[in-house]
Amino acid sequence: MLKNVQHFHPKEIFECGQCFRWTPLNEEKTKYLGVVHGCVLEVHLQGEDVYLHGVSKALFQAYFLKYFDLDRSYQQVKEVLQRDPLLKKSIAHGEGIRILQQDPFETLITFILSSNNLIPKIKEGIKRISSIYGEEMLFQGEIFYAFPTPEALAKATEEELRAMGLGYRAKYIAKTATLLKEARRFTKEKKLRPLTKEEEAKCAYDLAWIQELPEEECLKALMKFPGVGIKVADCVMLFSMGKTGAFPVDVWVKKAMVYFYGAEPKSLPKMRSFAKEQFGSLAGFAQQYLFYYAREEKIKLP
DNA sequence: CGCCAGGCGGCTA
DNA sequence: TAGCCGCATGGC
Repeated sequence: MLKNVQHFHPKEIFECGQCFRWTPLNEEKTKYLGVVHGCVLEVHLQGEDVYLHGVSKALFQAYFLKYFDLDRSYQQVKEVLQRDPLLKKSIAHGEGIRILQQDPFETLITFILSSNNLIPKIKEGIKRISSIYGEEMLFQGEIFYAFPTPEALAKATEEELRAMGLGYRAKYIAKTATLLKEARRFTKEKKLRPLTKEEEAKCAYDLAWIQELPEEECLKALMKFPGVGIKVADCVMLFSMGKTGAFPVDVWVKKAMVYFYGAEPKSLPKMRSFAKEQFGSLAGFAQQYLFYYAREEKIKLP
């Protein structure tokens, strides 16, 4: 149990577009079930307290503390962002939003799948991928499937993935999983023997290495994966690599930027650079508040 | 039927 | 570098 937790609402955390493996268990959406990090767990908000089921204290300390971003002062984040009067409404609407620190590989594959796709279909695709290539888990008598490792997913052919309804993204996912499998392999072997130039080049796809790069280089490195453009790279950086200055611009954020800031509707790159200038290292939080407001309120542009 | 969805890759000027 | 088009799929 986490006592007296502020800035934490399951509905807002899990419905603000950053994750796809949490499902509501009650009508009020205070209780969710999630598949994360090879675990199945429940999160339940009761009054001021948050209850986690299915996770030991040790695992909570070792992984979920960071996953739920519990070391961060959201009070402070909001105080700074609220200096922009145009953001106040969105922040008030999503008081309980937090940015999860998810697994980079899962986030990368998930957001490749997200391009020009629908949220229910993304969820279904991830579930299918996991049920074929992921490890089986038992939770309260029910079977769940963890998201696969790069090695497991690299076994999938483009045709197999296409047959799962992933569309033209199947090729990107198969290729990306293979790139990551090789990157991990050669990164390990590097400690044992000198690598050839070709092998060395493959290490540049290792996500653990990419994650440590400064934001601009990190973005460029991610965009080398097939099916990854600026939007997907921004999502991976923000939702799994702790790059809080990232500002993914999708259709909903675009609507919010036009609606609140009078942005030019067609220029996505300009919205992105404006927001990064305006919000700095807190741009990612601003993005989440704006996304959630726009989608919940179904903002329509004239 | 046409339109669209948390875009991207490829081509053109 | 900006602007356009095709792309798999399925719901409306």
